[in-house]
Amino acid sequence: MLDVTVYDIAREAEVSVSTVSRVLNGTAPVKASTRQKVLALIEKYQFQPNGLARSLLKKVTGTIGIVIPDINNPFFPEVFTGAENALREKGYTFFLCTTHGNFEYESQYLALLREKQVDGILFLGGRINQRHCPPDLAQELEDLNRRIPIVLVNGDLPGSSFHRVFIDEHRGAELATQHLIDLGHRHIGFIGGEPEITATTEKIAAFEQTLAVNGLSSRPEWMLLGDFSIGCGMRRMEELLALPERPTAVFCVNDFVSVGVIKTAFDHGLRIPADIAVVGFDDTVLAASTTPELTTISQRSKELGETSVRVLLQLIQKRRVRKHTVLEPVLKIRRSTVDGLNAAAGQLSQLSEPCG
Amino acid sequence: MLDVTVYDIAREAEVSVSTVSRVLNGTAPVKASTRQKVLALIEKYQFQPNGLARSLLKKVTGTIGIVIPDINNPFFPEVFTGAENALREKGYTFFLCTTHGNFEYESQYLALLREKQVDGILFLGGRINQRHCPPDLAQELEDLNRRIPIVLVNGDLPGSSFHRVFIDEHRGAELATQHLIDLGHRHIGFIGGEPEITATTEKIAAFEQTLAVNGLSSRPEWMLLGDFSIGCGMRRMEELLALPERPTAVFCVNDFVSVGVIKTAFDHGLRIPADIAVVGFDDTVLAASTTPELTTISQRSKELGETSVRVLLQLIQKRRVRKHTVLEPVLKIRRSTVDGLNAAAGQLSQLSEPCG
DNA sequence: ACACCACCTGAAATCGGTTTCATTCGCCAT
DNA sequence: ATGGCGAATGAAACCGATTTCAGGTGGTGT
Repeated sequence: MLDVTVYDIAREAEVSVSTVSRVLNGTAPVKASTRQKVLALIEKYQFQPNGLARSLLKKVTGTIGIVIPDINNPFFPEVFTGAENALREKGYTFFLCTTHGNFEYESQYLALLREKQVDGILFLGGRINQRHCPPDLAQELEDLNRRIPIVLVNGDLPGSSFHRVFIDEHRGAELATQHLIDLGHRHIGFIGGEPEITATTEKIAAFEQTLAVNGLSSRPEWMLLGDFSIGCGMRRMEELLALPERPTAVFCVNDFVSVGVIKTAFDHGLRIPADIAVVGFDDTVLAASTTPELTTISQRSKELGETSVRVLLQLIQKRRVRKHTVLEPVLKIRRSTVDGLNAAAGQLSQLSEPCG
Repeated sequence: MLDVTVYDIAREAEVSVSTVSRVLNGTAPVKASTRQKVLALIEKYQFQPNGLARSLLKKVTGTIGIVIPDINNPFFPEVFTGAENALREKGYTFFLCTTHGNFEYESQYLALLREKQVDGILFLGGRINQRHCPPDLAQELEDLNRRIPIVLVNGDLPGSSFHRVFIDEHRGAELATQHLIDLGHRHIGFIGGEPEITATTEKIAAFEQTLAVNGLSSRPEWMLLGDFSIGCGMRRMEELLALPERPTAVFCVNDFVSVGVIKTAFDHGLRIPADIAVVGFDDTVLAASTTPELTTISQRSKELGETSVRVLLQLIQKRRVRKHTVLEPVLKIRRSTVDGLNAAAGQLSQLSEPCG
C-alpha cells in the first residue's frame, strides 16, 4: 500500500507509464506541463523506481561483490574504503562477504553474488594458491569469471587467466629484510603466517634470498609459522625466546603478528628495538598503536582498493585492461627498529588530520 | 549467450517453464523422470535462477543494508561480523555502506538501499542525536522506516519510534569511572569525542554523575573533546600534559583515543598506570595491542551485531518485537590501570584461539 | 494546399522468474 | 461403466520498470 509504482503515478497524472519513465530518465522530450504534473506526484508519494525491475531489464545492477577473508584485520577495511571512495559518486553499492578463509563460505557467497547479479567481483581470497586451493573452488572461480568480471586482489591462481592487482610482496619482504640487515642485524627470525598461503611463501622466499645476497642465511629454528593472528605472534615469540640462542630481530608476516610479538617481548622485559627489533607488514592502524610504533611495509591498502575497483570497472565496461597491475610497497621506518626517532618522523599519516 | 534462463532449460527439456520452476523450488510434485531431465540440464549449463526476477515477484531480496560511520574503527567490523554470523546460513547478503559521518553520504546510501529493495536496514549512525542530526535526515529516516524495517544500533533519534538495540553507555561510563575511583584516583580527566554525539554526551553525563556520587567533581580544563581518532587522543593528551596541574587518570571516549593518549604519555616518559591510568571504551582489538594492554569497557560488539540483526529479522517477518533491547556493558580490567596483572588475566579473548 | 519535420505521447514487448488456474491422465471404488 | 480424486503439466498473468514503434499534432517552407 505504501509502495507506489510508475503505473500509479501514470494513472493519477493521466499519462502513460512511458511518459513517467521519460520524465524519470530524461530519455525523450516531455511537455513542460506534463513533466511538472508527474514530478509533483513523484514528490508527493516520495516515489522511487524499483531497482530490481530496472536491473532486470538493463542487465546492470550497479552492485559489486567484495570477498575478503577477515574483516577484523584492519588491512581489509582499508582496501574496502579505497574501493568505496573510488566508486562512491557513481552510485555503486557493495556486498561485503567475509569468508574466514572457509572454502565452503567462499563457494556459498560466490553463488549468492551470481544469483544477485553483481556487475563484478573483487576477490581478496588470501588463500588462493596453487597447492592449497581445492581444485573445485579454483574451477568454480574460473567458471564464474566467464560470466562475471572478477579481479583477484593480492592473490593468484596459477594457470588461470584472471585479472590481478597486487603489491609486490617479494619486493616488500626484501625491503624489510634489507632494512634489518642495514641496521647491523645478522641474526634474524621470521614469525607467522600459514605455510600454504602465498602471502607467507612469497615473503619467506624473499627473506631467504635477501639474507643470501648479503652472505647470511636463515635458521630453521627461527622460522616459526602459524597463522595471521596476534595470538600466533605471542605464542611463537614465547617459543623463540625459550631457545638457547635468539635472533636480534624478527620479521613478521603482518602487523597482527607483530603486535603479539611486541607484547610478548615486553612481558619478558625486553626492550624494543635494543634487545630485539621488529618489522611488520601491511601498515595498518595497528602499526600506529603499538609502543613503540611499528616499522612495517605499507601495502598502500587504500590505493590497492581504488586501483582494483578501477580495473574491475574497466572490465565491466568491456574495455581492455592489462592483466596485471603491480603496486610498489613502501618501507615505513618507525621506532620498533630505530630508536630515538621522533614521532613525527613515523609517517603516521592517519594521525595528521585535525580533530574537533 | 552464456546466460541460460528457465525458458532455455524448459525448451531443451521439452517441458514448460512452470515445471522447471517446480523442480527448482519443489513447490509441487514433478514426475521423477522429468525432474531428472531438468536437473541434468541445470547441471549441464550451471544454471542459476536470476535473483532479480525472483525478488521482483516475491518482494523479498534476502539482502540487508548496514550503514556505519567508519569501517576503519575496529568496533564496526566486529558488529558486522556478529550480524553476518547470525544470518549466514539463511543466505542473506549485506550491503555495507560507510558514511564517514557525512550526512550527504548517508542520505545517498539510504536512497540506494531503498532502490535496491533491501529487506531491512541496520543503522549504526553514531551521529544520530536530537540536537545535531539535521531535521531532514531524521525525517528521511523516519519516512524510510515506514517502508523498510530499520533498527537503530547504538544511536537514538528522540521523539521517533525506531526499534533500537544498544548497550547501556551510561552504565559503561559509570563502570569505568567507578573503577578509577576505586583505585584511589581523585583527579580524573575525560578525553575525546565530538560534543554533539550521544556517544560523547552520555559518557560525560555518567562520568560527572559518578564523580558526584563519590563526592568528587570534574574540572573543565580536564574535559578535552575533539573527535574519535588516535590523533585526537595524542593532541588532547599533549594539551593535558601542558597544564600546571594534571589528573592521575583519564577516561577516553573510545579505544582509538586511548591509543593516542598512551602514545603521547609514553613519549613524555610517563609510566602507565603509575603516572597516569587510562581507561578506554569499546574493547576492540586495539585494546589488546597497546602496551600496556588497555582497561576498557566492552560493548560486546559481536553480540550487538547478532542481536540487532535478529531484531531486524523479526521486524522483516512482521513479528512483534520489543522496541528497545539493551545490552549490559562489561568492564575489562587490564594493565593500563592495574599494574602487575599477568597477561592471562587480561581476558583478551581474541588471543586464545590456537594457531597453525 | 501539401509535404515534411520536430515534438510529444501511448500501446505493447521485454527482462526472467513464480504462481494460479485449468486440463489431462490414470487409477480406484462403486 | 462411471464418478471422483490426486498427480502431473501447461498456458497465461504478474512483478515494475525501460524501450521500440507507431502514431498524432502543429508549425514551417514552398
